[in-house]
Amino acid sequence: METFQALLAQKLSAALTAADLPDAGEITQARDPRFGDYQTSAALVLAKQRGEKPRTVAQRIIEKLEVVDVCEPPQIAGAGFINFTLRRAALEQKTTELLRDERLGVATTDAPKRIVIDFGSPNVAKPMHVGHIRSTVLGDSLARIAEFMGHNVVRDNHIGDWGTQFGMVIYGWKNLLDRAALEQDPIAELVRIYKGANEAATADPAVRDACREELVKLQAGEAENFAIWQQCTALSMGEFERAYQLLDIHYDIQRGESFYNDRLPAVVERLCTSGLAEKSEGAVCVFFRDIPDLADRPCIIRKRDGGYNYATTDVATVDYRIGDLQRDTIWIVTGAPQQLHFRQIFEIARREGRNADFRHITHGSILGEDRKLMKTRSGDNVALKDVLAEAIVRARSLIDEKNADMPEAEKAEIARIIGIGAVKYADLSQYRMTDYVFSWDRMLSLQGNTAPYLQNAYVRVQSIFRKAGEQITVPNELVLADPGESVLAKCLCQFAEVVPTVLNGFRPNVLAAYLFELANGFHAFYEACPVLKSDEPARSSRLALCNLTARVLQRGLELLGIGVPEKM
RNA sequence: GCGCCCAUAGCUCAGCCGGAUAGAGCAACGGAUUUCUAAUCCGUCGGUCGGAGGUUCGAGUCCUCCUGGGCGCGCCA
Repeated sequence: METFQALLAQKLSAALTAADLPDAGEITQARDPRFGDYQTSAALVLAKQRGEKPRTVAQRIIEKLEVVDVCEPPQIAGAGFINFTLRRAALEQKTTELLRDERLGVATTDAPKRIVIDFGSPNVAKPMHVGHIRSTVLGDSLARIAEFMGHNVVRDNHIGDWGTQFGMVIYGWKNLLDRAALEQDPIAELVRIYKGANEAATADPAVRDACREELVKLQAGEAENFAIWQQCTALSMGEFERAYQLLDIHYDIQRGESFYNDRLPAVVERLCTSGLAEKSEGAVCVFFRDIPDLADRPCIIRKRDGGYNYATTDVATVDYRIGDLQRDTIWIVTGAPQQLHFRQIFEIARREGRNADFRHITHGSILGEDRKLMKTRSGDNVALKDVLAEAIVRARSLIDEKNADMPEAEKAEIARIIGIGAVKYADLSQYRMTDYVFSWDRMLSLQGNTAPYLQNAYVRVQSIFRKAGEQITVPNELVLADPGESVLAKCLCQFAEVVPTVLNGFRPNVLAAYLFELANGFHAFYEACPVLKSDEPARSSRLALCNLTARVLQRGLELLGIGVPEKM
């Protein structure tokens, strides 16, 4: 099935050829109803290229446009725009097709990629905090969308399970550990001993040396320290898993940093042999002297003390993803501060002749009401599990307020769907680079661009179907007589145009904005067009529109990783 | 010092390749409801798009400079 946009683009292209003009311009959705449904500025572009008058060029194009089966005669407007207004019959037909299409009109890509998406990446022995929401939720959504588009996707959790912090953790484990506390809340106890060791090391050089010694032993594979490390990792993974379950996040593989340990020496050796890396001040570095703004920013791949760092690991990770996983596309979803690092890593890969498509997908931060990085009053990171728990509690109290007689188990499940959905949507509905202010009241509001608002639109549809009973038949053809119907139908047809564009700039917020608009359109339709009380053929058509609306909302929210309740 | 990101309505934010008179939501104000769940809808008010130049038919969008914020820059990740 083709979208109107694609259809008109083909027809425009054909018209340009027929008019002996080069292919130019695109079809876009009209941004204002006065300009019809679709528009193109092709004539403006061509007029500029050829030094002709835009409206004259537009006239030449229009004469060759064969769109009578899709839209009303195209209009020239403004400086030389060509506007298209869909014919009702075409809209009715397309909407009917949509009704029978599992994919709601969304085409699969004709250039499937083998993608690995690296997102989330929590650290062992540290609690997950609000800061992990962005990468986790964004990466998950991009994975869902890429998969839906027909790409082959591997979701990889690049866990921070190796590094210098383990010197302190192990020192703390041996000297400060409270077993009872560890049983009670493992991560809290790990954090406590880490902090304790850190403070001690800062105050006492002997402790600092001891921590370093523990690290060296761990890295050398010494049995006791290795066992401690394994326990820490296992405890942390348990905690991560609980969060992922709540969030409905799934990984295909979880290759932590430690996975790459035994590959690191070979990486350095290879880079030295090929001449890409060289010794400098005792360390082994890769220089980028031919790139002006990287000229004085070498990438260290082996420290002076012979140890490896995260740059080494990341080079090995690229090797693994391209070599072992056979990926041609690598998406890394992390915060913006790591841009320089990944630029260097990708540049090294290019210099080694790797021709995968590397993307560092960055994002901004979550801020508190004070517009600074979100922290607790004591200045600590806000624990993710606390945020999720509070989201559910707050959603629950809304349900209690609005729907008190609902059974207990149902309330609990709906509270989870709404609470978690609200947190995710607050994140995804914003452009990923924007730092946004975390606000419970705003994200759980039933008004405005929020998950509950969208979920509520879905619930209203379901309510109609429950009331209607089971005698619902899918009509063979729709009748869209009321403006409320056609506006909604047009919006439904645009789902297939919007979804593919999300991956352009990795912007789930574009999908969120679309779903909001759809919910708006539905609510307007709902007000203006009675469904069950209307006569045929309107009744069937309206039921069909309701069905499509629910399916698009459900699918769209699912692509954002958000669920829908049947009641709320 | 160098580099990256950000600055749009009172508040929170959209605005992908430059396209028509810059859009939402919240807040404020005014309407609609004995409902297919008003957890909603309709309307009004509100902007020198941080500043100054430039590129062109056209700039919130691209270029240069400036201001103000965030972040990063050799042995943490």
